[in-house]
Amino acid sequence: MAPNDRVPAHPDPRDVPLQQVLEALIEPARRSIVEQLSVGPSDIACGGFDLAVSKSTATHHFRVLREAGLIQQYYAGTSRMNSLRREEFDEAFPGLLEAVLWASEREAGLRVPEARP
Amino acid sequence: MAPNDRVPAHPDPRDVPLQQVLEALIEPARRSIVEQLSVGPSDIACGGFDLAVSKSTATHHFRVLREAGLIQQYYAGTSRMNSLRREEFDEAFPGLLEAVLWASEREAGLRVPEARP
DNA sequence: ACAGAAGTACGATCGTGGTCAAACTTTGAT
DNA sequence: ATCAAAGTTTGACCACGATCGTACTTCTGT
Repeated sequence: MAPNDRVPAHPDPRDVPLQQVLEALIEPARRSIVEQLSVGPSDIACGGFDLAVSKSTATHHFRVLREAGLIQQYYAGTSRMNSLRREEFDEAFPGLLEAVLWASEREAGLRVPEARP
Repeated sequence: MAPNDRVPAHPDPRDVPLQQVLEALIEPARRSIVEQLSVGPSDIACGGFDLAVSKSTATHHFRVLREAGLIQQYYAGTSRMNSLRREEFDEAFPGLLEAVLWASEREAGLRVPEARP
């Protein structure tokens, strides 16, 4: 059978403007999604995230992240699975995700995540 | 004589939330200011920037950057000088400015600014 | 075949932020 | 003293994005 075409095409992160990436990362709920993907299991269903928004809003956030080249989505049954496109994104925006995640973790824990020269 | 107190206090970048930093960097005009400061002379008057906005809007942008801990401001006559707080900011948000400036330069020139491992 | 689960699509609302013009302040020069 | 330059402040406007509810679609069990 043909691959499930319910999920639109994923752009190459190299083709995504910096502006769009920042707009994706500036929303706290979306940043939380990226953080959860970076520390938890590599594939998480939309419903498996800890988010304080409605389903329709969550759908919106996942789409913004996908179109920014940050996450990969595919269906498993009725569930839509999400994973971080870490390597591809890092090639297009070196250091950006690491810097954001580091700052985020520092803020969350009120401590320095790990020594940085 | 007492130091010119026309310029409000500058926050320590360590005390600025990541959210506020991203909000400062997401606006293209503000990012342009940071870019111009990162490549040009270290101190530039408000009027010395290449910006396509009115003076009052520019004032707004400079304030947002200052309150995000990104720039330092002081008066020289009627001119308000601006400089990038590179070291202090980098300590608080390691790699963030570099990543943003790198991506910005790559986009502007449609080429890779410099090799990155 | 049907019901429920998991998301999506579509409008509508609402807050926030970028923008400008106008009036004001401070400084330096004439 | 006065004037112009350089910013600031204030108030208003406006566009866009986050949010939600409702209706709809697609898949899995039973």
